[in-house]
Amino acid sequence: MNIGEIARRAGVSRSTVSYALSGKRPVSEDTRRKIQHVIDELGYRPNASARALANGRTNTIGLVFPPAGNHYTGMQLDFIGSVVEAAAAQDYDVLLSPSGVDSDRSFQRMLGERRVDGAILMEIRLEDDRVDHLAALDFPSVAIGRSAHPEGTWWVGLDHTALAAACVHHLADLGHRRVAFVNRPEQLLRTGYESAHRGLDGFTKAAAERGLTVRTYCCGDDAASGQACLEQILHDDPATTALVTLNEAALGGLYRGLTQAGRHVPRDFSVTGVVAGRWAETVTPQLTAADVPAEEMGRRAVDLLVERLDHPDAPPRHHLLTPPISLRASTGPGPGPGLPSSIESR
Amino acid sequence: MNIGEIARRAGVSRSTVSYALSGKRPVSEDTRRKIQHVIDELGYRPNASARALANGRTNTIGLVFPPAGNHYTGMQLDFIGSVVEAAAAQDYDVLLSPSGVDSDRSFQRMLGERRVDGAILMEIRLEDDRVDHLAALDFPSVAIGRSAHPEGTWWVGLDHTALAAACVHHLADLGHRRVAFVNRPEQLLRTGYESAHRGLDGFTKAAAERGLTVRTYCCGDDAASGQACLEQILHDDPATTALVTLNEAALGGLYRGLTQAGRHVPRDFSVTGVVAGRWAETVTPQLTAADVPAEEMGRRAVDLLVERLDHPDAPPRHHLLTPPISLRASTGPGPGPGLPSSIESR
DNA sequence: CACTTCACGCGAACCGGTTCGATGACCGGC
DNA sequence: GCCGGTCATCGAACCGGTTCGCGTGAAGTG
Repeated sequence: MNIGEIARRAGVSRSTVSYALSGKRPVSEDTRRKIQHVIDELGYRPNASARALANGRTNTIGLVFPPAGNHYTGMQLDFIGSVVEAAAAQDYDVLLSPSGVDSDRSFQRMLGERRVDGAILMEIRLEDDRVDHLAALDFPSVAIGRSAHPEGTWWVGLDHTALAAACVHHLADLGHRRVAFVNRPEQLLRTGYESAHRGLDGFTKAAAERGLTVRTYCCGDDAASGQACLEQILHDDPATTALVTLNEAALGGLYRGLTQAGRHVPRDFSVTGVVAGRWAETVTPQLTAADVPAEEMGRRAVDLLVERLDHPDAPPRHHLLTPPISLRASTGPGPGPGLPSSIESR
Repeated sequence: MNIGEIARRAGVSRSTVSYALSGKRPVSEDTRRKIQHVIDELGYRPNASARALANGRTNTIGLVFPPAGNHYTGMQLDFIGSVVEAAAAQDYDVLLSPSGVDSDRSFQRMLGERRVDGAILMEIRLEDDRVDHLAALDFPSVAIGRSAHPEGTWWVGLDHTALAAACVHHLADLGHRRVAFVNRPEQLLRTGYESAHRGLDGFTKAAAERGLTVRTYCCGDDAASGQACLEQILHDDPATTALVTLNEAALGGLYRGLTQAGRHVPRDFSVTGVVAGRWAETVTPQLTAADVPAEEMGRRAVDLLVERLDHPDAPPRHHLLTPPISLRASTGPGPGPGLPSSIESR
């Protein structure tokens, strides 16, 4: 059931069948019908490997994301889902590679063995050897996230700095003066994860600007860690009245910790941060937060990649998104109106 | 940078390079070193398409899961993650196909074009044309889930009937008499999703056995639907004191609904069901539930598939799992001790 | 020293497509 | 009636590996 078989049964040559299928050269209506008939009858589909070998394109894109280690977050799920769907819409398949660094076996397989035409990278670090490696190879790729030096590369990212700052301003406007920041796990911060770094940065700067008293924490990606983290926060400074988090997996645990400490959200304590919308709506009270538009980001990444594949010489493009804060129910007035930072900060 | 280039530089023939790499025929230590040296120097990796074409194996497995539609559940995420990792451990890549039925373009691409050596199917329906199709083709595949007639096929599944029944017995033992069942969305039930059907079945039978008064509901896969569903439950029968759910995405909404109705969990109302452990621990109070061992299931599915690929004539195997109920904090005593069903049920 | 044995390496064919140059049939124009 | 030009089709080469059968030189044997 290969192209030769089809050609034989249709009484034509292999090349004619190929042209009939691809339309790259004219084929008479008559023979086209004959060929199509045989194909339908036998349910023939051209072999992907042979085709890829011949024309150098696999019609597959690679999706590179770090190994679960322990957990994936809901946001990662949303990215994966949206990338797969957007790719399918453009007739691309998606090959998954659980690689954190460019020396991973899986990463090498995907690229070195030319299994994919291009790649989408997730969980970008500020200094990311995968990004550098691909750039050096001039291998078509798009990052979901933005490294320290994104110039000249393709990416779609979130303005974590601005987002975290927006959360701070929101809380400061409500009169909160002592605010905690709950980051992703320390190991991620240490290895330079973009969102963890830029988020922390934006938080710190904005807090300084508003003269807030802050403490920052790293927290494991699970409910138990979130609960423990919250206990630590209240232990370190019982006067804390609000927190900003990037860690959606810990959110349930943070809430539980607050409940157990007898703090009512939002009456006694405000919670906000940057998380995927559907997770923000799962908790009670629903989280006032900057909703990560994971679906849009995945789709845009695929679109950029396909554009880059179709136009190898196109200049680099990117999208930097800054979704607004969705007001829900987890933030409320703080102890008092904000004071000029010059007074409060000394 | 192909095998011919390596051969030229090492001063040997292409076949010798191939044998040196595969070890399928002896190569002298001397030439092997020469070849390896050239390969290391050039960073050569054999082209996957060419290799697949020549020996008929892609070293890729397909993971078939239904399109997101609106949402993926956390459980699906866990499956995907564990499958990818288990596959990577066995040096297989994973190709994602968002296909619900065998006529999907993506499904056809994967199989018809021979992009994968075998497939893992998720979200099985009782009558599943994908399963039937693959069985008819004798295409190596493993289902995560069990269709109505699983004899002679390979699968790893959860005993949803027993699990739902266990939840009922747990509640009945606590003295609950009026219990609601919150299923996955109606559309899934209608199209014959295994878990929705078998779960409903197990619930209904066990409830009848224990003489409970029950109502069953379908509920969308999101928090808002969960909240609405709970309101409906209390509206239909305010005396309801417990519920069993298969719908982890709705869980947060169910809890919220209870809170807003002034019912305290577990004092006034008990909640249990079948969900992934990490989600059960996210909500407050933590959910007493049968934890879906998604990680184990994904791993086992890959192991089965690889076994089947390595031994094409091996007899069908399967794993039916029945994880125990993890006692957490969401269930408590009902209105009174259970009465003999003969009395209660009339 | 001639004869087998063996280890090693080579060349050619093959996997199933795509693509290029060539060929032949048919057409209209002069 | 011959010529130039289309149009449809064919054959062969190629993509980059794998694999089979065979040849060759060195080592072992009587």
